[in-house]
Amino acid sequence: MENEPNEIENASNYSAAKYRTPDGAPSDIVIFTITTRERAAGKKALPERELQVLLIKRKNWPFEGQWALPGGFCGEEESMYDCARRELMEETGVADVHLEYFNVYSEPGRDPRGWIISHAFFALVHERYLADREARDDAADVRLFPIREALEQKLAFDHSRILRDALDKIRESMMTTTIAKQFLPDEFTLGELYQVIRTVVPDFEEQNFIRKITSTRSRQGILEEAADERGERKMSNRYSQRSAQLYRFTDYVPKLSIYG
Amino acid sequence: MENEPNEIENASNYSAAKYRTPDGAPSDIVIFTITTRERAAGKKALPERELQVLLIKRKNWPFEGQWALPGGFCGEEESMYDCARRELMEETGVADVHLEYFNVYSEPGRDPRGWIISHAFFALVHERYLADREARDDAADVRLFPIREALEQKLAFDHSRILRDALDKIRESMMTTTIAKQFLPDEFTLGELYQVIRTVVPDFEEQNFIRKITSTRSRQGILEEAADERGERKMSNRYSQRSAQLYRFTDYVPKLSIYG
DNA sequence: GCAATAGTGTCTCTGAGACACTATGAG
DNA sequence: CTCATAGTGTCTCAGAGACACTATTGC
Repeated sequence: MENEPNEIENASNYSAAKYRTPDGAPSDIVIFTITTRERAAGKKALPERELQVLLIKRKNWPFEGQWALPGGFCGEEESMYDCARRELMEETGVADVHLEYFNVYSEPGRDPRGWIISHAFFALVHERYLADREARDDAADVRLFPIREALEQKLAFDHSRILRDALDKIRESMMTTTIAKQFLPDEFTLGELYQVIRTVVPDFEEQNFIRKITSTRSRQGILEEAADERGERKMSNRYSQRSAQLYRFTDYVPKLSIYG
Repeated sequence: MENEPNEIENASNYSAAKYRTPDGAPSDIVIFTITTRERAAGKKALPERELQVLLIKRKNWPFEGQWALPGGFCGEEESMYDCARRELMEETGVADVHLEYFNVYSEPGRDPRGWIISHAFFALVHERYLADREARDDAADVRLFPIREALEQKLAFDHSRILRDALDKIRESMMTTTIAKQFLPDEFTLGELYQVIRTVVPDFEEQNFIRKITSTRSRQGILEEAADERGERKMSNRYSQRSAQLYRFTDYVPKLSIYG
């Protein structure tokens, strides 16, 4: 119950303007992608992967010239999620990617322009969607930064804090949900999956990764072997001489518990 | 980067008032508690527990007379979290309880008073903190509802949706974090813990709960046996003739993973 | 004895964890 | 032959899952 306007009794005499109201409610979006780079032309080896984040160089006051997260003000006719999706479309030209709200930033003084409450989302975008953009745009104003570089910079507003929080969040999600699929083709080898997980969560080390993922009944549910129309198991030798089983994610959502 | 005010170049000519701005940014709080009721005076048995949520009957337009979540408008000089904490204090008189932000609600038209973006928190409050209040207040205006009853009602605004989301969220948190401790004394028996979990997540059934919690090395870390100054293990026979080992939560935060 | 909670005994089967070993096939 | 990836063999130990059984003690 919003209870400050206590004296108000009906619509006719209600006016929100009696109170100080926010000067804006933007959304800011931490756009993550994983870039891949072949290690040698024609060589069969897994590519090098790197987690990157998209930043924009500000043109205007405040923080003019500094790098910032993409975002923009929400309009009255849209929800915050719609706003984020619109901004994402404007910045990257992509729709239908994983876009998730994770926190609100409202510390007094966080924005010199006034009382501005920012709603932070993260987006997980496959690099194929960003390839066009890179060529199209002036690389001086919009570009991908390796996550380490982005963290070391002083970003505009409280965006360094937001980026840090977003990173913590996707690391947790990478281990507890199937968001890895956002960075993979529909069908992939277990080597690729392991590499994607490690790109986001470097601490994750599992010597017996293949053994566990293929043998554990409880974990098995999230993956299934890819097969062609005749039921033959599909293999790939793109990254190795010995061909590897291809897998795909199922729709199964595992339920985790600390109590067994 | 908030990029709509493109023409603006510095502080002196900047004015957020050029744009339509929100009419308010409140926080709404879903206050959960678990009530306990002894089954018979003097009888040694676990109490009956029930998950409850605190609602407030609205006095003013809009939704006058309907039940709603407690909450209130955020001021310019406070963060959204500060606002929620303040409102919680005003409604329940308690500080230092678990208070967690979980989502923003911004669908156009969600509030007849205008463009109002609500920030939803949930609070987990031990019933001992609410005991005074129940006696003090006019029970007609503020009261606890069993969760089932609250869900069946049509609440003000989109509060039914918010409540539903909050419930999903604490069910997930109950299984994946140690929030159960918010509803328990510092030292408790495993029977009590099991009962609290089941009160929030009725689907949780674990015949061998004690066996698993005491034997699994990986789960063991979250609990430790209570002991007195001399190192003797502390027991309780409050709920049974045979006395039971008391446990407490440790500070250990388990890391969950779907990949092993 | 009964009631209500708090455990333990005993079984089988599966998985975790370690680490060396084999498999593939182009260059 | 090598290299890089993709597995398998084999071992031990721990835990899961089931369910009957014992333990405690006021009434």
